[in-house]
This record gives sequence, structure tokens and C-alpha cells, in this order.
Amino acid sequence: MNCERLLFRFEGSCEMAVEDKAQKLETMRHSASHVMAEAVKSIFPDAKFGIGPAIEDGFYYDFELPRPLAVEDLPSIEAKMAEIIAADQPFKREEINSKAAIKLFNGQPYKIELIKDLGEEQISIYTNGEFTDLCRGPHVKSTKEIKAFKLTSVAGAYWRGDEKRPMLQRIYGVAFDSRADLDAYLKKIEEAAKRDHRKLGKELDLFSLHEEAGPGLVYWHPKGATVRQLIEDFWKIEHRRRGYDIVYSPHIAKVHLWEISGHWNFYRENMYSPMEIDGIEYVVKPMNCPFHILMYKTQMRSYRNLPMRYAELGTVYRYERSGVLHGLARVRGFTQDDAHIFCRPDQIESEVKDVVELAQFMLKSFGFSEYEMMLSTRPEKYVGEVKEWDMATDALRNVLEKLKIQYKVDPGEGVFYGPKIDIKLKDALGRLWQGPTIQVDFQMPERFDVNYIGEDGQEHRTVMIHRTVLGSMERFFACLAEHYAGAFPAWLAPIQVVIIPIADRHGDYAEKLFKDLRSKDVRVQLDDRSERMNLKIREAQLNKIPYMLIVGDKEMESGAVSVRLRTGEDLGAQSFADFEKRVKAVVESRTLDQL
RNA sequence: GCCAGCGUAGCUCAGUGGUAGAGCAGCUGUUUCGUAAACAGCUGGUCGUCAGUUCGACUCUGACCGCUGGCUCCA
Repeated sequence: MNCERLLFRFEGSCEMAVEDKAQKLETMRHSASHVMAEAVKSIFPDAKFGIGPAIEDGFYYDFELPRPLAVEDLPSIEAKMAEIIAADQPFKREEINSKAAIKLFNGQPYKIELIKDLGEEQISIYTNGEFTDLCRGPHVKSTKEIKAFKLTSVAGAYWRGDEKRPMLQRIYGVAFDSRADLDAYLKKIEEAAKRDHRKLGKELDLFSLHEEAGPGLVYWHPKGATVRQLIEDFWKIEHRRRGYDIVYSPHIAKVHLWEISGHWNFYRENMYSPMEIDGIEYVVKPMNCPFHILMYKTQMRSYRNLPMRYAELGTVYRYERSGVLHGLARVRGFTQDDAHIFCRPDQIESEVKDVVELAQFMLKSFGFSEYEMMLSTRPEKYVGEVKEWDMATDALRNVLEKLKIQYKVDPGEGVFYGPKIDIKLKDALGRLWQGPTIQVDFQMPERFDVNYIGEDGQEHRTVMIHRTVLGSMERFFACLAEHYAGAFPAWLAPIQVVIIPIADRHGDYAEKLFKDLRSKDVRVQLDDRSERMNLKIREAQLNKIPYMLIVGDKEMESGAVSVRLRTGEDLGAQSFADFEKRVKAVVESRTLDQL
């Protein structure tokens, strides 16, 4: 047997083992949810049960209870669960017909609804101890196989995810194979909370939000604004290189414009209330598309000039419901890195491909390697013809397939005017946030009568591609801050270098260095306070400033600087010229992990 | 918007039915110091807002606003 085959077999079995282990964990987590339900039943005999699946890292169960739960209730439920686990109750599977099941679940309206919706003759039920549940399974053999768990939170959740149906109480828990795994997980969550962008925003003086001025409206402080400007500069250069034209458009427009686009009809609730100007109603823009269309339409466009790509860092306002606001990740006023590509139908695929590649390039440039690609298809409420939708969806799918990108399909999650590819970024706690999006649209061109003159001299309908490659500056910045825990790569760091004179007599030398670096566009700060060097280092460290230059008698004599990195590494003395070279190289290469 | 929790100095937090404290930050002074916090003094809050209960509320009740975790939503 040759090595290659051996290796292949080894990999194969390895993968299998991983899959197997994940499966076992999921089963155990699902069983844990039954155990929790049993515990809840013993405490609240009148509880009505919803559903209780396994989820990533754990499980939940939804209940209707006689009183609201608080986190304080969790320990007693956990204690009861521990008893059940210790009792080593076996899980028993039975198959019964649906009539018998409906009888069995008498007094459990949610279960009965589920049974009826299943519409099957035979259904399976699982029993452990005092608790019997409608369940497809599988489960562990007995409760003792649930090794380590913890209940984490209580929350409200609509029955079947429908806000018109009753809200049940959901208890979330996590479960692992061992105490050590559970502890490691809890530790990870604790660490992740420390890099929450809202916390970093305060600690590093990056941005603020103000209750008195309105929720969801962002104030970018100098340091946050610096990072944003650097991202925007990079974005602009990259767009020009790739054939985009940068444009600007107004912040308000007549309601009529959104009546044409269809947004008024579909999204009026999410737009800021109209204001009357000269007897005509205007709204603040919730998106930039109609503006770009108006610009496109100022001339006759030839097929020779397509595609045309209008890009704009466009600030938009959307009325988001109060409960969904979240730091910079979900706000009411935000700046999209928007662009609209006007092209011919035969150009769709290649344009989409370029956009996908641009998005990947942008994410990679900022150090994001973990993200999810989703293909969202035609929703229930849509405009246009199914034929066009299919064409647009195929174009998106083809690109994903050709680029060999792993993606998931989100059925019915497209925009009312077209299907889209979404890229979701992860925050510190592993929550996914919609980032870049690419939407193929035949509808806006139809509504706004957007055309080009073809080779045949006739008018043809232009196709639009709406896209962002970062998402919004706010959300992208939030994810970026969390990704680096506030220690931005040197090229993005709001302050790159801090100069720390040891005593006042080193001030002049320090100032000379400061002016020199500043004249070379290094973002440098001089810390000439009458404080001890130790304090200045500590503060620079807490501010995650990449380079600290310590200058005292030794350095002053030889025209040197002592370099300390924010990693804690002390590089010792080197010539100032060498240091400048080093910083220049690191910043210009936009390297992400080197100082 | 819905469910639950929370809201005390710039920040992190303690506290009680009888009109509030700590550390850090800030200010003033002393210190001039070699790789993560020098020392001393001082300033600072109508305890989220508005009502109600009470002789008296920051503390109890209600409404509202905001935040946190979920749910729903996210053009």
C-alpha cells in the first residue's frame, strides 16, 4: 500500500471520528433539554411545553409557566437536573399512533399542535423518569451520559417564532462532554465579553452613543474616526482601481421617489417620518439606490459604456425597532459602503464574480478569515417575474459554484426586488452579523425605466447590482474592534507610536523625534507629562499603542530610541532611523500580525 | 415591538425608608524617576425621568426613557 492511500484513509477516518463526536454531543445536548424539561415539570407541575432542541454549544426549552422566571430560578432547576442525572434514568423510545398521542398530551396545547402539524400516523415519544416528550430522537441511553452542563439564561421567545403567537419562556443551557470542556467554554465566553466593542469603545475612547440625542446614532470620537478614515481611504483606492466611480448624493428626497422604487410600500414603517417642505413630503434616505439611478439616467447610455459602477459611502437612516439596537452593530444611522453596478444581462455573472472577489479581498485585508456565505432566494413578498428571479438567482449561484465557495442557502430571505449573496461576520461571542451583500436586481430598472442603447440601436433594460463589500462602517468597525480586541494592526492603529521621555530634561529630544515622525505621517503622540515612565508605559499599553519609544540619557547621547512593543516585548535601543524604517515597512505593507 | 433583568460621581462599583460612599480618572502641590499604577491634598452626584404611597423615598409602587440578554425584524 502506498503512502498516499494510507494518508487518505487516515484523513477519512479522522473526519468520521470528528463527525461522530459532534453527533454524540448534539444527542447529549438534546437529552439535556429533556432533563431540564423534567426538572421544570417537577417545580411547575402546570407547565406547558413548547420545543426543546439542541443548539450550538447547548440546548434550550420553551415553556409556558405560571410566573415569570428570573436567573435566580436557574440554580434550583440545575439542582433538580443534577438529581435526575444522578438517578441514571433510562431514555425509553415508543411509537404510538397520533390519536393516542393527542390523548397522551392532553392539556399540552403546543404539543398537540405539533402532532397535528406532523400529520403522520405513527409518532415517536421518549420517556425519562416522570417526563414524556414528543420527540424524533435520538437520545442518550440514560441521563447519566450528560456529563457537564450549566443553565445560562432565560429569555422570551415567540411560539414557533411568530410574533403574533404567545411568548413562551425559554431557558438556555450549555452542555459538554466533560467538566473541563464546560469550564473552557465558560472561560472563552468570559474572555469574549472583554473584547465586546461597546466596552472597547469606552475604554479606548473610540465612539459614543447618547440617550439624550437619540438611540442608535453614533458619535465617532477622534480615535474611532481615525480608524474609520483609514478603512474608507483603503476602500476608495481599491474601488477606483477596480473601475468604480465615487459619487455623492443627498440625504433627503421626496417621498415620491420611494413610491416609485417600491420601498414606500414595503418599508414605510422603517423609514423616518416624512417632513413637509413647500407642501411636499420628504424623507431621510434609507438607502442610496434611487439616487444612483437618477444619476445614471441623466444621459443616454450605450452598451459600450456598461458596466458603470457608482460607489458611495452613503449615510442612511432606518428606524430600527428599539429592542434590536446593539452598540455599533445595529444602529439607526449608518454609512453603507454602497455601490450600484449598471450592466447588461450578459455581464451579470462576471460582475458578481468581481464583487465576490472584491469582498473576499477586503475581508482578508482586514484579517477576517471566518465568515459565512449565504445565498438568499425569493421571499414570499416580492415584485417582478419568477423567470427573472430564477435568472438572477442562477447567476449568483453560478458564481459561488465557479469560485468553489462553500455557502448555505437561506430560502425566502432575499430582498423584495431580488436575490442576494450575504456574507456574515462573527462578533466576539460568535454571533453572526450581516456584512457584505450582493443583490441582483431587475426590478428597480423596471420601475425607474433604466435603459441602455444596445448594439442593435434599440433600448434595452439595464440590470442593477446592489452591493456592499464591508456592510456598513459602523458594523464593520465593531467586528474589527472585537476581532483585534482593540489592538488594531499598526496600519490601522489610531495612535501608532508614543514617545515617552524618562525625565523632563529629555523633553527636547523627544519633541524632535515627535516632529520628525509626525512630518512623515506617522500617528505619533508625545507623552511629556511629569509622570513616571512606568505610568506612561502602563497607559500606552492599556491603550494598545503598537510602539512605545522610551528615551532617556542613553538614547539622547547616541540618537537612539528604546523600542517597546505593546506585546510587552522590549526590543532595546536602536537608531531612530532604523525604527522609522521598521514602522514604515510595517505600515506600508498593511501587515496584520507584525509590529 | 415582545419577554426578563438592570439604570448610584467621567469610569468600575458598594450602600440604606430619615436627603449618599470607595477605587480609578480630574484638579493642585511635591517627586525627575529606565520598561504595566510615586506621594499628599482637593473638587465632583437634584442616586435615568415623571408621578404616586409616606411625616419623610435614592430606597416601596406605577408610567415613561435608555441599556443588557433573548425573540421577532434587519430594504
